[in-house]
Amino acid sequence: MTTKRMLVTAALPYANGHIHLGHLVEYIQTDIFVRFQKLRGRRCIYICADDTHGTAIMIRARQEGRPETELIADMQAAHQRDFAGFDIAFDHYGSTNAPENYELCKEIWAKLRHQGLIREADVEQLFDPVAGTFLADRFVKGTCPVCKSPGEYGDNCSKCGATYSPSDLIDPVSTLSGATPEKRSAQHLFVQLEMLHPFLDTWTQSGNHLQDEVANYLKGHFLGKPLRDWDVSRPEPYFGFAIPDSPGNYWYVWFDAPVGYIASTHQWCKLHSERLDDWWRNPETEIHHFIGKDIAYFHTLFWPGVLHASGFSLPTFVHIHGFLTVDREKMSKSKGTQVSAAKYLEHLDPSYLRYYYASKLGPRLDDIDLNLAEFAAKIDSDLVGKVVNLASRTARFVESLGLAQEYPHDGGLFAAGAAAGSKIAEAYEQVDYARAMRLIMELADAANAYVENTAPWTLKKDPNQQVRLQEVCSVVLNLFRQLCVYLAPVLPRLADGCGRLLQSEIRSWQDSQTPLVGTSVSKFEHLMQRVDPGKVQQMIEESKDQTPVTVPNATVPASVAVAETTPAPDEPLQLEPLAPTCTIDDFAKVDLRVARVIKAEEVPEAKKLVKLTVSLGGDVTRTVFAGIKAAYTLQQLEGRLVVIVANLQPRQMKFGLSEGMVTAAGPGGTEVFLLGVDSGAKPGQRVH
RNA sequence: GGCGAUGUAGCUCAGUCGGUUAGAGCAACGGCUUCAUAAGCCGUGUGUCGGUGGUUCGAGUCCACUCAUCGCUACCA
Repeated sequence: MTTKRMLVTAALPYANGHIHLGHLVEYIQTDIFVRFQKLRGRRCIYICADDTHGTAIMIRARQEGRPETELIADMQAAHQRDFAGFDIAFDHYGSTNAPENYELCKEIWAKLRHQGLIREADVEQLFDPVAGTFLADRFVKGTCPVCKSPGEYGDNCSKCGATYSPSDLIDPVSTLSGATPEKRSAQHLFVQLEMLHPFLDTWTQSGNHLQDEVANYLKGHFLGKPLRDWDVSRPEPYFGFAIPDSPGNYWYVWFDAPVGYIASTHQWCKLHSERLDDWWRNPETEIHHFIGKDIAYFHTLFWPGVLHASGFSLPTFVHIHGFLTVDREKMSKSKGTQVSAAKYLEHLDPSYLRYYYASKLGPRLDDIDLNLAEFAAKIDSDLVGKVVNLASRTARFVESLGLAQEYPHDGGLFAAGAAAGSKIAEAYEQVDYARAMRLIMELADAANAYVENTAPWTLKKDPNQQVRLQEVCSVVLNLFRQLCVYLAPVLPRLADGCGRLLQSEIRSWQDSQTPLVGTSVSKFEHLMQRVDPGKVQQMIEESKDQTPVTVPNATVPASVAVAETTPAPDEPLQLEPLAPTCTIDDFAKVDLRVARVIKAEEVPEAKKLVKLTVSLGGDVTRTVFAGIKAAYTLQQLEGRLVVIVANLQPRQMKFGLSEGMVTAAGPGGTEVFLLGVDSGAKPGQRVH
């Protein structure tokens, strides 16, 4: 049973950064899905837009000294250029900062109000008096209130994992201005998601709208208890839409972003004389969202809740994919593996990446790995060596003859390939592109074996075999064309090239079911080049440290900015910027003492902690818990001198009272480096 | 810390409802071929299916525990 219409979206890229290879997993995956549906004759549109609102955009525009609208316009142009370069063919690409979006937000908001889903409450939040804005978690840094690790963000601690609110941080600092934030209270508006709980239970757990593991995740983690209210407003200043019935408040970017799916569709409708209701309020329309697993919560709970409450259609399916790693590691700017779309296109053919991703993408949430060696090998072997080679080794023989008038006997090869079409289509339909590619390559193998067995190069030499030569080449070129049809959703350029070669455009999946006869054959030209490993290398090299992380704005004391060269983004100074200037008196408040570790004990239940008993000389001892379990053995610790913060307020921890802090450098985990003192120092001596 | 996953050949991955001797591609090795972009064809696999224990006539598959790896973590569980 197929519906009349199909609406497909990919997540809206945020206007604060450029598209990179990680983003492209999603846009390519979605594009393949849409192209497949269209090839199959479905009425299908691919809708996307730039996500433009929020504090980050406001701050960045301020730093760049220009209006937000200018910033987001530039970024949108860049995004659309990148997508076009990868043959990602949106039917419409809009922006969340559009009048259509504002109107829809108002409409949805009114419905939520009307149903009593909105409540108001005061929220105490940190406010940056210099930048004049409230501070989101990520814009506050300070010392973790639990483990006392410095330089942690306002939401949770990367060292001990504790979660807290920004106002719990010790000595919080605004990363925008370096100022000390103050607490301010402001009215916020909340969606009472719990009221939609019964609906969400049903929608997520039945009807097959989600991958199983996603449904399980939601059930196990969110749906087993009351759903939290969702804070959907932000006080001014904010770059976004003002909430009509709540002066001084704006919709949080995450409120209006998904509405952008509808708004962008609306824009498309206006351009094509279509009715929005046919696409968003009609059971004859399927809606498919493609997203990454990081934003699963919004698309599987909040968004369906909002759609339900405001009378729009619910997604037929939310397809969630994993992340991209490069050579098994998280993309890294310093290693050059965070490659921008634009940089890739300077060096390599977009078809390579489309095919490589297709060959790795399955229907599940697994992360996919871009293995650079495999990347080249796969393209060379599958596409150049197997598929394109079919044309390459036969087309020249029939340039003057064209294809046979009648499709010759081929031992059932074409028919078998045609029959495989339904399995391939099924794999595409299930977003199991990896399986589809495997099935297609099996056909390519069979076709190459046919070339081997019929040996057209031998036939060519025998004047009596010219008819047979034409027959054999007609078979091979038809098998090649069949493969191109199956690959067309992934490789539109190859399909076009095939159309030019055989002088018959590939328009439909059905083209795979009937052989082509009697057409002439164009002069053969290479349809795809082998991967030049040098270019891959060059792309990686040029991606290293391309964009230094934006340094906090100009209100940072000048002394901070004296470094001659900007440190690489992964370098320590960049990861943890210098704290604001403190006075000698400030420093004197911290009493650092030399201490000797007299006992180091295992804390079996603790993952990171070691219990240390340290001597400050004489019989003064302190018990200190230190998060260095992964970096030091007990033997290494016992007897050595360390530097401790001796006047730190004692902290009750899970395993006992910690009466100080051992000083160390490094990011944590196994990379912790205790401070030592040169020999001669005595326990109890103060560090000045 | 919480949660979600993953672990099968050198690499990337299939493996349905538990059912013979666990598969494919790539890589490697041997042979053939020379039309083709150093492409193609044929052949070659002694894998503690991460580990331990359990259920079963039978476990890669189900259960428990465990180790390792990865990811997510909202104004936050």
